[in-house]
Amino acid sequence: MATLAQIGGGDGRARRAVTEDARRRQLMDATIDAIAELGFPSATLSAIAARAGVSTGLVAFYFGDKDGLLEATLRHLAGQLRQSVVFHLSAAAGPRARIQAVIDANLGAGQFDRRIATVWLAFWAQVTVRPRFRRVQRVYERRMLSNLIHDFRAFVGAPEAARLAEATAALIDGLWLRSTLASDAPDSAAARRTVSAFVDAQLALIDLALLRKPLP
Amino acid sequence: MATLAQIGGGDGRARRAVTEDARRRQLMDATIDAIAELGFPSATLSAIAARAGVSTGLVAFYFGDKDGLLEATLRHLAGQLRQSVVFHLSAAAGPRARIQAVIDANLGAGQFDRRIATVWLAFWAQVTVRPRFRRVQRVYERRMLSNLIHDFRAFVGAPEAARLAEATAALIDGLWLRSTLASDAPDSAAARRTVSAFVDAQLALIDLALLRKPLP
DNA sequence: GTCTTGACTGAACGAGCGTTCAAAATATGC
DNA sequence: GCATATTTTGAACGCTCGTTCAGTCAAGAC
Repeated sequence: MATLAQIGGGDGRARRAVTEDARRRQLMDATIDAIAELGFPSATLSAIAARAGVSTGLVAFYFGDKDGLLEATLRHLAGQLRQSVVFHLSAAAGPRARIQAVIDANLGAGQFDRRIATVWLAFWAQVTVRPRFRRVQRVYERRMLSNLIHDFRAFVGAPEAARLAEATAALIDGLWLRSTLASDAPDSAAARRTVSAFVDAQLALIDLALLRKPLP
Repeated sequence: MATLAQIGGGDGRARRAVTEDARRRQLMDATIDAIAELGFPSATLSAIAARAGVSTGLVAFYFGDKDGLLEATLRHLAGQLRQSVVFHLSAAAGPRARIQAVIDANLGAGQFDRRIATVWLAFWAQVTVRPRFRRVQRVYERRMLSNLIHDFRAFVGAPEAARLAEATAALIDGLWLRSTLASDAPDSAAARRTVSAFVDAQLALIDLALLRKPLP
């Protein structure tokens, strides 16, 4: 099984390749829709298949089983976030700008989309119980942290950088969580401003402490 | 098995009352165990009943149906948290101490217990999709915020107090979320220290700004 | 055209879900 | 110790789940 059909060089085919990726995307999109609308427990294969306009059997063809589809969907979401981080980082000059890039990527419009955010949360809730999901989560958690630690090191020593990075990461995740759960439309830009102000305030205090130390 | 009836007072009835509460608690505890161990979707009535050592039919007798049991369990958890907040606040003198009380209650050992934390997260994930849960969540969200806003008002003006309160609340929730999802044992005391340091830093900056304003 | 091959369907299947309720067990009143 | 009231059981029910797979369909190959 698995297929993945010839990106055919040489002779004939290449018949699909494009179509296969498209189908997989289509099924993962339908999964996201179903989870967002119905919640994780009610996102059944028939609900997903109906949203994708295909039969339930097709899931087995492309993903093996339901679990395979779920994991692929989670990895798809994680991949999109990762790309966003990379993109923002590539345009950042200097450590403060790199910190901002992490903030902007993780609190960007993409992550505040109701559909997407709901699904992330549904997956998070499964992490404790599903080793397959846990692995993805661990990568997410560590990447944000190590990015932040690295850039805070430009301003302070290692232990303080770690503490600042943890607080910043927590602030990002907390704002995201509260926005996602809130009833009123979440404000991506306001969230970014909040974290940005927090970082600036901390850096200002550090400057101050450095200037002060020689004095009384 | 079970029973342990009548602490019966004077005349007839009151035969249970105690026992009834005990049974309800027992079933809600079993629900928490089942969700923590198996995850929300797999926490079936038979899994719950088995953990409580009773038959599945009993749930209907005490809670009407599964949904009733779930909502009661969520409200039970919310009630415990509320009690903890009230307790910490009752011993707090002054606004800074009251802010600390909110921090300590929401990041206390009780909220870091793996069993409890996992279940909170499972419920949060259902909030988007279940109006019954949403109501409980809204109360939680607003109470923490209004407590914090009220106490920050002792230090700054209303708009700044709102901003500080939102950041503090997000930091609390974010630290809780990341600790709950992290693989290594979460550290309740360290989380409280982080938020406490954040609040102190913000208040220090405010003092500084007030002192500075007259100058250049 | 016919043949071949891969994509896709949809019904059948067994398992397990939540709910229901008649019957059983237990506790209380007299 | 019998009659009554309350609590608890557990099997039956209808339903829906995810998986499976024989079969249909359409698109190149020849």
